[in-house]
Amino acid sequence: MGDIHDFYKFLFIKHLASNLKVRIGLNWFLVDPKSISKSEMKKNDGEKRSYLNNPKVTNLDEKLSSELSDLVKKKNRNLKNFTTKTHLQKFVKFYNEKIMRNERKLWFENSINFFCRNEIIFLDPDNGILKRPNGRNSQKYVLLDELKSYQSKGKIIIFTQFQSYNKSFFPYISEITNFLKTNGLKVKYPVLRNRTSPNTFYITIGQDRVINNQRILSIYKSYKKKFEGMIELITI
DNA sequence: CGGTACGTCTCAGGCCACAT
DNA sequence: ATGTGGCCTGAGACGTACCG
Repeated sequence: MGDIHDFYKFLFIKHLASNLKVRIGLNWFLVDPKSISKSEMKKNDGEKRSYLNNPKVTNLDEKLSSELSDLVKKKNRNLKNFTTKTHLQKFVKFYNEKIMRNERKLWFENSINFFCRNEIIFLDPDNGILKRPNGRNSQKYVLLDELKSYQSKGKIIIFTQFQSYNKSFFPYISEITNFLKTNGLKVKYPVLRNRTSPNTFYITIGQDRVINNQRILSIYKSYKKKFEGMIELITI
């Protein structure tokens, strides 16, 4: 953890949380690499850290940068330690439970209880939404049923999606949002595009609360404005 | 796909020695 | 004093490899 995508993610959550004056729930879909495959263990995730030497990036948020810089040392990469000490505590409620292969349902139910007081939940599955259910490697995806379940509990859900490696972003994102809509999910916000490499997208599943929605929309717009060039809003 | 990292190339500017 | 050519330097353009 602590790579460029985490930086972007926290930047966004912090902006949203501080403008709304709420804490946002973060479910990071922690997976034990051992439980997937041997090749998974060798992948050495999260080593894209050279951004920490780039003042253009780090100047965007000094505090965040310096905290993430501490994680360059591997021995400091202790999740519980990080989440209890970080200044992000004020903005984020961290759900640090790992997904165990046979206990996904339980893990998910626990997350609902854990976030009972948080209206907004940010989901960070490695691979985005799983469009073909019952695939072998669902651990790294968010499942349609989970989104539905959060939505029915009145939550606003924001989840991450990586770019496609062979389609350009607009048709790709349209496809995904259509898929969500046809499955009864309310996609009524623009999709946030983070122009890192690879691009990541934040897709929001909303509710029908009009006043709240307008507020959030205007925060999205101010976010884009604040980080001009790095962030785009895609309206489908 | 859409970005980063990194090497190579080009060209303008600064500097200076030297000639006019 | 003023002009000329040589040389170094650094910013920016460009190409390639690489990555999730």
